[in-house]
Amino acid sequence: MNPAFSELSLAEPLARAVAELGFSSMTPIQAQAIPVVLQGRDVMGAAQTGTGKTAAFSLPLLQRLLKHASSSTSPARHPVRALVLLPTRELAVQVAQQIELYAKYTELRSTVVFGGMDMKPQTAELKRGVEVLVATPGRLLDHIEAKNCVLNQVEYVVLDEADRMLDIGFLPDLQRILSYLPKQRTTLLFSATFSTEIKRLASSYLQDPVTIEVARSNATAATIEQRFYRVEENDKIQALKQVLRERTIGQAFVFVNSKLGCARLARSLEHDGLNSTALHGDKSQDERLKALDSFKKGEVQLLVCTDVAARGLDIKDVPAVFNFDLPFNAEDYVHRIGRTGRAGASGLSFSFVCGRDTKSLAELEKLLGKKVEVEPLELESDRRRFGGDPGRINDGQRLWHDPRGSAEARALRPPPRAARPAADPFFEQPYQPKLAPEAKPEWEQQSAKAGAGTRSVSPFIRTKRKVAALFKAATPVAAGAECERQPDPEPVA
DNA sequence: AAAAAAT
Repeated sequence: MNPAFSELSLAEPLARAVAELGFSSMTPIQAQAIPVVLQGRDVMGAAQTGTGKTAAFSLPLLQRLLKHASSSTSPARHPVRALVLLPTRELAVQVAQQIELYAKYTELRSTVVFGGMDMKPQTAELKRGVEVLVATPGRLLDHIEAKNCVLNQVEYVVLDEADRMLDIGFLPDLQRILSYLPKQRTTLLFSATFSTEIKRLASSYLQDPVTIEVARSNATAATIEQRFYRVEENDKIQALKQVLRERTIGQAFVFVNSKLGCARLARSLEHDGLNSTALHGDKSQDERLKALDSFKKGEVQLLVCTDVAARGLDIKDVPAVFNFDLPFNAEDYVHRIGRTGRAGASGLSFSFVCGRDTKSLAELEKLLGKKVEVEPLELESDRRRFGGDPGRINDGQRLWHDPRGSAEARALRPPPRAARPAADPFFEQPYQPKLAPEAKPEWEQQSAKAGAGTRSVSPFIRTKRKVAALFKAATPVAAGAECERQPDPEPVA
């Protein structure tokens, strides 16, 4: 049994908040990290998903801010003393909310800044003065450069999801932010996954760090049952619906690798009457927050999402995670399935493996350090075709449906393309064969010789286009004016 | 083969 929070001799306002939140005994990462952070040491902390890393750094951090008065000589009453950086906006919101709860009975102020929202309210909060600032990198840089906040008094920096913060996409922004901070400070890095390369890189940002590793890093929570199904790319939607029905899954995250795929899947599921919503980076921030909120409240059953939701999001009692696509990075798999099985609860994960996932699967096996058993998944439509029992009823729902749809639906469907009249005669024109290579005009052969990236367009057409562009910019086209159709550009070789 | 983070 781990020690209780009450043994920590936290300052009264913190202890009160902790008691009110019903925290009793610490998790392993909390038991190990909190005393070390209380000593003011740099920390690299690794622990499985859903084991309370946020509290593991927030509580001792707040305790230290309370115990050690600001060394500030600045006239500002509330200089930023602690900075917490996160890789997604939703995660920034979540961590800020948690910190606010812990700091509820203290005088310490905190706020969160992130992109996609109006700068003004954030600026007002910053100007009011905060000791703890939670942020995503891009927007924080905006605020720094607009002089909305001054970070030269920062005593503590936390990189949550540290391996992501240190990866190539974030590193330039991160380095710029760190360049605004005092060299003399405490740095805390936390994540469920640390590759050996990232560990090495990370240690260059730490001074005499204490490494805390609860279980092996990259380990998945033992309470999550992981299944892998061999599914054809085109059968994935059907497979998803089938598993949802057969296992009577309640809420679930459904991870898709691309934003477009995510939007499409969500639309398809909604069309089929499944209660789902999409969360990805092409949505407005309002929509993103709304989608997450409705999932949190349980109004939505399926959160169809990209890796924007892979890390850190703490939503209680989500029973299952689907990897509709197997992630490219094995680390992301660990984070994705970590959305379930949180705080010791049990969880289920289903991953669809198709032909092109061989490489991702091998990466995953390497990271998990074990062979992954991929089971075949018998689809109901096949069962029916091969003489199964198509008439079974489950919760009033048929277990299979005719892939061609109902008779009514078929009648409504447009006839095949060939039977339709041409929508636009232009597209029905006979195919024009391209010039044989030896017949190519001299200019084209030259531009091909000139090297890759040169578009095969004659100098004549190029000039003509420039003039046309200038002309278009200068003269509005009169209504009904006749325009000569410009030839299409040659396809790039 | 992607996503995320600034507009």
